[in-house]
Amino acid sequence: MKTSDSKYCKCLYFTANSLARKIDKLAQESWSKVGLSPSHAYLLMMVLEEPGIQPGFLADHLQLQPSTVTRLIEKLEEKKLLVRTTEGKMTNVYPTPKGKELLPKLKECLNEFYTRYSAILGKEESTKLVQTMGKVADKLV
Amino acid sequence: MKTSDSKYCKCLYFTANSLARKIDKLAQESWSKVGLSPSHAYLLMMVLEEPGIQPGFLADHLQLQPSTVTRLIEKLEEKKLLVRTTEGKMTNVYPTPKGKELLPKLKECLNEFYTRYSAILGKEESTKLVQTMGKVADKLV
DNA sequence: TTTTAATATTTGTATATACAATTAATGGAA
DNA sequence: TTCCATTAATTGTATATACAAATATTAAAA
Repeated sequence: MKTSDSKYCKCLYFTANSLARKIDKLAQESWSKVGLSPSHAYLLMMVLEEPGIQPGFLADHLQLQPSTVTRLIEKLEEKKLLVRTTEGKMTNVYPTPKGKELLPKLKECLNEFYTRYSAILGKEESTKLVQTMGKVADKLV
Repeated sequence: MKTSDSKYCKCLYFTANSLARKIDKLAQESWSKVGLSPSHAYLLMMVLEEPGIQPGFLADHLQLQPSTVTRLIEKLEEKKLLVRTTEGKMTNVYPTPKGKELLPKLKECLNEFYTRYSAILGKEESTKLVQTMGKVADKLV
């Protein structure tokens, strides 16, 4: 059934969640090649871009709770894709060699994801949508 | 941090999820009075509107997996807000008296939610947003 | 009529996420 | 210098959600 045929198609809660789940599914498919969920993949990409980055910074930029970030890191550590070092109250997160090797594939996934959704939605349309949603999210802090 | 200040503010996955989580939070607050999560509340409202409704229908309209709907119903059954009767392979879901009593409060919550988000986003703006997101979700089936 | 395919729902299991409490460390005030 | 408040991160626990498999029933085909 289409989202707009639902009883609750006019409700913001409903529509936003429905959309997010569909996008999530598309993203999951795009990143399945590297065996990571989109969130794990984005976190790993941030660490690859800024080795030594701190969990709090990751939480800010991924807009996730610190505890969630800890859990994501744990999993990526289990997979030997990154490591944590703790000095004082600070923690630094670094990619492992195995994690670094993954970078090209991660970029491919990101590209595929972008290609897929812009093929469906149109490039301009999707850029616009992202902007709109971003603005709205900002207001809702 | 604002969503649009994030490293990933231009990514559809990121923005859609960030937005959905913020809306979800607002919705949770709005429905906390009745002690239900938004999903549970919407399901209950559908049952109140169409007593005897079937899980498959609920899944379609809430755009959730059948298994998820089963779990939501289970919880509402525990809370004595609705009951299931099974005939053959079909299941019918009915509100209990306690569930029916809740209707006015549920409507209040829905109203509060609407009032709150349209106060922040503007009535027209939010209506437009819902439409846009609905259309996009339709394309992403 | 018997067998097979399709359908509706539920279970088992896994996951991402959050909140609240906890731990540990730092920096400022007494 | 010692104590307290703030900060960074983690842990315990709970939740909504999904997927895949199982169950049970109905409809269709042989």
